[in-house]
This record gives sequence, C-alpha cells and structure tokens, in this order.
Amino acid sequence: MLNTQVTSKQSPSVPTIKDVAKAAGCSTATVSRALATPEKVSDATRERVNQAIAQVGYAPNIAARNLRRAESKTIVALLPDISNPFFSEIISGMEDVAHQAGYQILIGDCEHDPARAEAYFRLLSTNQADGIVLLTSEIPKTLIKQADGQADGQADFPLVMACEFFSDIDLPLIAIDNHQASCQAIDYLVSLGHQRIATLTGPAGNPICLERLRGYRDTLSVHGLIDQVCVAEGDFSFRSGFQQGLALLDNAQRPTAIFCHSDEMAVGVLKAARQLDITVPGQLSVVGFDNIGLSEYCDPELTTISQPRNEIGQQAMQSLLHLLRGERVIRRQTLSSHLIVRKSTGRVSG
Amino acid sequence: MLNTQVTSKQSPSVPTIKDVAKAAGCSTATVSRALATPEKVSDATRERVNQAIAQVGYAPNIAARNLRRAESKTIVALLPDISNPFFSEIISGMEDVAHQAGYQILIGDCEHDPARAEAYFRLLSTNQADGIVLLTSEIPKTLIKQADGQADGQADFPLVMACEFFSDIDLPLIAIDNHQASCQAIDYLVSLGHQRIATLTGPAGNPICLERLRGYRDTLSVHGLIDQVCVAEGDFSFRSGFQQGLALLDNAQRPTAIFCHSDEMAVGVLKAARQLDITVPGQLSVVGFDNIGLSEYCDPELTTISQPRNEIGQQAMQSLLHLLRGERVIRRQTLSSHLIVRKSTGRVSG
DNA sequence: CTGAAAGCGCTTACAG
DNA sequence: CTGAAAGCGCTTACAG
Repeated sequence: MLNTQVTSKQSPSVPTIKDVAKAAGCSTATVSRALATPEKVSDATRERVNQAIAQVGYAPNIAARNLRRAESKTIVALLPDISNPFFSEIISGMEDVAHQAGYQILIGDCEHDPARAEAYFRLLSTNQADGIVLLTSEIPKTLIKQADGQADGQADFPLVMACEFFSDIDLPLIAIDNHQASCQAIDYLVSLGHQRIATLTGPAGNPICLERLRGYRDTLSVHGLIDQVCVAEGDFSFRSGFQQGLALLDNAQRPTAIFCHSDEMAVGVLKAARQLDITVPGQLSVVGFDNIGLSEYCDPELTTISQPRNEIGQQAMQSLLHLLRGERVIRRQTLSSHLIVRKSTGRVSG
Repeated sequence: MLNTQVTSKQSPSVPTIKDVAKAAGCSTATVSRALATPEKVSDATRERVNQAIAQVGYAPNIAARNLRRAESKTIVALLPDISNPFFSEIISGMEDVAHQAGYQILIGDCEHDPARAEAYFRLLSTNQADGIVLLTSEIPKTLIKQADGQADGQADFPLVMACEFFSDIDLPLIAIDNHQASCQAIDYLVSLGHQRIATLTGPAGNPICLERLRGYRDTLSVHGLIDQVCVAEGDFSFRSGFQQGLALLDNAQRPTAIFCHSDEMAVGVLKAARQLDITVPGQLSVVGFDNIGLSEYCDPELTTISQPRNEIGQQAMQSLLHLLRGERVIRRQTLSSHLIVRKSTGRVSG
C-alpha cells in the first residue's frame, strides 16, 4: 500500500471526523450532519456525537471543509494604509458582525501599491476569500471591472464599498453624505464670521474629497463668497497638513479658517500655525474630519466631523453577507455624520 | 453516477490543474511538479506546462494545496489593540518578510478580551494558521502552556514574541532592552537637573513596564534620588495619560518631569499640564515612548524613545519562519532603541 | 434517520 | 523524467 500520508508535526495526531465517528459508533456522514444540520439527526445520536467530540477533543479541519464547500469564510478588508487610526474602529465593527456569522477578516493593507491591491483581489478567484469590503478608491479600476465581468450580474459580485467610492462604478456603498458634512462645516465657519475660508483636501481626484470640495464651493457660493475659494491638496497625513498649512498661512492674504479633510492634516496645520505665531482659534480657525482619538487631545482640541465608524463597519459587513447569500442589497446606505465643536474654531477676529 | 459537485458561482468554472494537464498533454502530477519542483521536469515539458497555465488562466486552489500539505501559509499577528498606531509599522515589517516567503498575515485584534486570544490560538490546532507572532502579554498563559505541551520541545512550537514578553515563560523574543531604554531617559532628565521625576507606566504587571520601572528605580538610585520615586499607572491611552497626569500634577509637590510608557499617554499628560497652566518644558518635562508619527506634531514636540519597529517586525517573522522549517532560533534578539530629544524636555526651572 | 461512496483540487511515494 | 493512484478531511446526493 502506498504511504502518501503527510507526517503531522504533533505526536498524538489531531483527531479527525473519523475518530469521532468511531467513538460515537456511527458514520462520518452522521457526525458531519450532527454538526452542520443537527435537526436531521436523532436526539440520541446527536447526544452521542457531541460526547464523542468532547471525548476525543475534535475540532473540524476548516481547510477541508472550505475546500469541499468551495468557500473560505474569509472576508478581505482592503485599506489604503493601516497606520491611519481612522480605520481601526471600522474594522472592529466589521469583526463583530463577521465573527458572529462565522467569518474571519483578513486585513489587506495596500500601502498605496496597486500590486498589493491586485494580490488581494486574486484571493477571490483562488477561493481564499469570499468577499471584499473596499475602503479605498486608490486601486486600479480594472480589478473591479474584471471581477465584475465574471459575475452573472452586478449585484452578485461580493464586493461592498465603505466610506470611499468610485465616481464611475456603481457598487453597494455604506458611507456618510460627504457633500452635506462639508456644507455643515463651512456653514458653521461662515456663521462665525469667516469669509476667507480655505480647504485642504485629500489626494486630487479622490471622489469623497471631490464631494467635500463641492460642498465647500456650494456653501461659499450660497453666501456670496465664491471668489474666496482657496484649495490646497494634501494626502491626509500630518506631514502634508503641516506643509500645506505653511504654504496657505505664510501669506499676507492668508485665510482665517481652514477646513481639512482629515484630523491628522488639521493637526499638521496647527503645527504650521504655531511655527508662524498664528494663534488658534484667535487668528485662525481649523476644522478636521473623522474625529479620531487624537482630536480631543491636541492643542487646541479639534472641531471636527464625526463619522459613525463602528456602524459603517457593521453595515458594510452585513451587506456583504447578504450579497454572499445571494440576496439583494441596498445600493446606497447613508449614515449620518455630525459636527463636533471644540476649541479650534472661534469668531473671526478684527 | 453520483453528482456531489458543488455548483460554482462563476459561470465559466475556475480552471483546475486538470485543465492545465489536458491543455499541456501531460498528467496532473507533472503539472504539479512543474510548479513545485521545476527542476524535476524536463525543459520541454516545463515550457508546455507554463504555456498551458497561461492559456487556460490557471491559478492554484490554495485551500486544496494547504489541505494536502497540512499547512495554511498563514501567520497570526496577535495584538492587544489594533487602534494603537505603534503596531502598524511592525506589521509592515512582518508583511514584507512573510509575503516574500509565500505567507500571509492574519491580524488578530484581541481587544483585551481573552476569548478572542483563545479563538486565534485555536487556529493553530485546526490548521488554519501555521504560527503566531505574539505582540501582547495580555493573554491567558494557559494558552501557551497547552500549546507548548503539544509540541515535542519548546523550540518546536511556532510562536515568537515581539516587543512584549512573559516573565515566567521562555519564548523566542525580539525586542529592545526596555531597562536600558528607561535608564537612558531618566539619565537624560537627571542631566537636565530634574530630581522629582515621576513615571507613568502601562498596566500593572506588564513585564515590559516592570523592566522600564526597574530602569527608572535603578537610575534614580544611582543618582541618590531613590526617595523621589513616584509611580502612576495608566493603560497606554490618551485618556489615562490625561487622568493620571492631572493626579500627578495637581499637587504642590508635583514632579518636574514625567517619563511615560507611551507617546499617547505623554500627549495626555501635555493636555493635563495645559489645563493646570503648567508650561512644558518650562515647568514640566515630558518624555514619551515609541516615537509614533504624532510625536513630531503635538505641542510641544515630544522627546521620546524610538524603537526600530519595522526591523522588529522583520526579525520576528524571520525567526518564526526558521521555527517553521524546524531550525533552531536565537532565543533573544535585542535591537537597539534610542532617545530622540525634541522640545518637551528642558532644564529644570528655578 | 443513517451509511456507503464520490468528490472538492491538490501532492507525492512508488514504479517504471 | 513521467503517470497512475492514493489520500488530505471534509460534505452531501442518493438509496435505504
């Protein structure tokens, strides 16, 4: 007889479903059913199987189950950059729902590298992942179109976006209304008497930033301030906030308020203001975005827009689970954001 | 004939090794070998197989391979709390090495919950993970002892610790010398003329905090300041830094310097000082730990201790890979930290 | 309600 | 260098 058995590392080799069947005096089929569809097994048998499982210390081999069922019970959370604390609470929300449903989450950090994103998408076709929650629009769009093409219809492709989105590809989306959030921030600044209000955006072309930018322009327009539009571009980081902050502020006609598309950029702007001896909120008001933990601890504490991050994560995972069960899904779920007023904003001086 | 085939979701079903074999005119065994051990296949055959792979668009089904090889090519990175940015660069380092070797990383966020830690450990026995890099000592020790018991010897258990460690369980460890780092920070504060130096630790009993505490005491002792010992306990968070900062500073005999076991706590202390109108560094010096991105952008910029986080992640993964190959591994790798002097520390006033 | 048997997609010891 | 065949640990349609 051939011996092709892979030698196990453990000396007392891990118990399999066969061992349980032997101990319970039934077939492996019955053990499998007792686990997967207990209602199809008689009470007595189910009882014996459960005892046998406890006795031999059995845990199912998930790789085998996944192979047989052609699924992986794994969901990829695709992020632009894991070091941004904005994402951690979203992932917590996703995990709550996922674990409950027997799924695990694989965090895919793209690090702004298309090759990484592609590698994570490939997990779908090799059955290593069942679905993706996409938290970045910074990936090659061809990935989605290819994937989409394979599916029967749009609705069947197990991909859900959260927070970010594409302007030209319609996918199920869970996000706040970025345009409205932006309007609210600018309205507030105008109500404080500000007229020269600049905005510091994320990467050019990022759809959520374009939405926020639109809200910024629209609101200035409403207030007859459209000629005051002043836009700088950052990348959400401390560093870009600092650099662009210097550029905006080191200037006689400098703005009296800056609306930033991330809290980290706002904190960078605070540093730029300090360096130029511009007081906040005395001479400059600063608004951030996201309400990360830091925003309560920087100086001054940051006025910012809060997104329901945990809920976004939960809903995103929920929608993906629906998709995986072949159910229809709401194409667009808009959760509400709100402005949190702290100490980095004040009435315009002079 | 029975039909037990699971219906695939994709209409044109995913090509398997059989399709490649057919297209190349050889057996599946040969295709498999051309992939796994190309040197065992003739040049001509290898060429035909590669063409066939490209032609049918084949990608191996990893679940099947893993089942057969009894491995998962997955490493769990077990963290206390994913929202702490300290870990992100360590994970980057791990990923670099892991991906190169064909492994993927599953981030396990324990959220200070022992049940979560246990669930991640269980992945080892169900062949869903091949090894663990443990970045927290906040897990039930029984998990490790159980696991350890199963292995032939200590050295064979695929577990490596990074940064954190246990006082009473000897596992391969990649970390800085926390005692020495602490001595360096305190020495520096003493050299600035400080005598009343407090320390704000992480959770009581955490071995790395005990090491740092020992360094603190030893250095005060050397300088004849042992009667000045003043210890407060936090949990690494902004919030605990703020609260304990208030407690330490709202006091006539307050310290002139505080050495914190994390940057986030140091930033919390900065806020407490502001609230009490205590100037930093004029009336109070503050030192953090870890050199996270924020430490350059808070006000004042933080003097802190930098750990080579990327390198720690790389070495940890490297060691784990050695272990998985059955090779011996260095039990203790100490990487060097260094003190970064910024603006939150100064000569003692008055 | 239960069992025998096929099959998921690979890998590998054996025989040639 | 190559192929036939067994087997990894499950699940499930079929037959009873």
